[in-house]
Amino acid sequence: MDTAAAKAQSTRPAQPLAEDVTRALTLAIHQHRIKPGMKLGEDELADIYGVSRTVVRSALHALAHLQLVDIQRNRGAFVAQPTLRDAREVFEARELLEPRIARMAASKATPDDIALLQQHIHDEHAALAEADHGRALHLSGQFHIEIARIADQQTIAAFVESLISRSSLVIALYWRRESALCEKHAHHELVQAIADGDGDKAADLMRSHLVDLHSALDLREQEDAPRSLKDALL
Amino acid sequence: MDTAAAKAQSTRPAQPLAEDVTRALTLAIHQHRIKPGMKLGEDELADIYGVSRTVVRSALHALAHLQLVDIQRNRGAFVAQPTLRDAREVFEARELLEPRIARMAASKATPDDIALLQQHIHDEHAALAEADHGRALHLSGQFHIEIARIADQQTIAAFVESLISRSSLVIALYWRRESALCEKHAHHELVQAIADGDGDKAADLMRSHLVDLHSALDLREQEDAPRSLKDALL
DNA sequence: GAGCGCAAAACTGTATACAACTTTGAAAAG
DNA sequence: CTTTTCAAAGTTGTATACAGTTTTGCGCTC
Repeated sequence: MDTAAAKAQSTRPAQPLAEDVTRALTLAIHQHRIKPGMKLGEDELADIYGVSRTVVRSALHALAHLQLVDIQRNRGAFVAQPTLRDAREVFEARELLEPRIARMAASKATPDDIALLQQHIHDEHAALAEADHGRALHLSGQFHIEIARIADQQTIAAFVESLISRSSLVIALYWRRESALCEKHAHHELVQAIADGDGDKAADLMRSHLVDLHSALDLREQEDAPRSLKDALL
Repeated sequence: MDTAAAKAQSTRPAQPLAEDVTRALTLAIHQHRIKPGMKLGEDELADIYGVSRTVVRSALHALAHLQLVDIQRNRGAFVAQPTLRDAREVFEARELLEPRIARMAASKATPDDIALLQQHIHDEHAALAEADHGRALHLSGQFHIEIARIADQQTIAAFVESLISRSSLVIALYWRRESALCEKHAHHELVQAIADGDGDKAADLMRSHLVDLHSALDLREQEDAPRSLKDALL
């Protein structure tokens, strides 16, 4: 039933391992199939994926380091709930890093890279057409990660990947329903600038794209998603 | 015999655990007590710290995520050996992030913060006076981390912390003996700018400090530390 | 004597077992 | 009826045991 479990049991006898669980959980979080605050019990996950708790623990710790889950000692693992402050910091950091990454990508992109980006956009539109918002959101993030890969700056790219993962949680918590989903043109224009090798334009487009995303969040104080029940009911 | 083992057995019966091993190993790497490329056997570390391999594995995976160690499947864990490219990227990223952090720190630092920074500088000089270069290097990194903490930007601060950790490995591999150790005035001037609330000056000083560090490395092609023996002997 | 191959040793990856802590529910005291 | 205490159940933290892979070293062949 589950993709990772099926893959582990069918196509590949038993070799790969724990990072499959990490990927499966990451994908589920990115696609909002499991929501912030949800408890991730070790036994439960071990049963679901058909592995031992050892493997699950390894995966959960990996996700904790990416700040996708929050592990509390002797309490367990929960899908992370970024605070308002976290949300602001994540987007501030993205606005600092990603325009520079876009500029670098514009100077290094090959025709194959451009084709890959366009394929991403196509897949994203297809997912939206099927109203599969979870998948569309995930692909949208992957688009940004792909640009970081093209920029060929592994170190900064790793940071960007971490930020985009957390952005998924931020969007799950603070997205304004009133605002439309990402305007579809933004990514397309960005690819065009990168294809043209216009670094300045790519950086500007990336910056404004992120500002648009940022402003589509509701980051006012006192949200409807209190950090803990204590905060809400005291 | 070992600090962590002694601590676990004496002051605290048995509670905290695994992240103590992580800290002990991190410190040892920062202080160049264990060098890039060194094998970190699980059984060996388990014996040294008096814990089980489970705990050691958890610590090694945590360090792997910080890119301080390199884990190869079925081969084991080794202290990471950043490539020339990694070294360049780490310092480029620091030159991007830290000046901004310094500017923020200048606008938020309290008198207590300033005192703490001055204490750090004092400890660093003391370590240098004792010719304890490992400890001096570690404290020098902690100084930068402390500034990130003062800037009160957790997200970027976490990135900076990761970069500084890796810088320690870069320095171990690529430091030019000819160049003097960090000029002692750099940190002091920086603290003064932060104390004065002069963000522009703090950012400039941080930038030039990092450029100095960067230029004290020997990042020419073909180093004396080949990535693998194959590369060296073929 | 040099080179190939196989087997044993060593180590890592995974699973299971046990211990410690947290939570929860009920029973007893006020 | 409310509150407190305590015990049992459930969950996580750690240790140990087993399986699979890599490495090493000896012996055999040429």
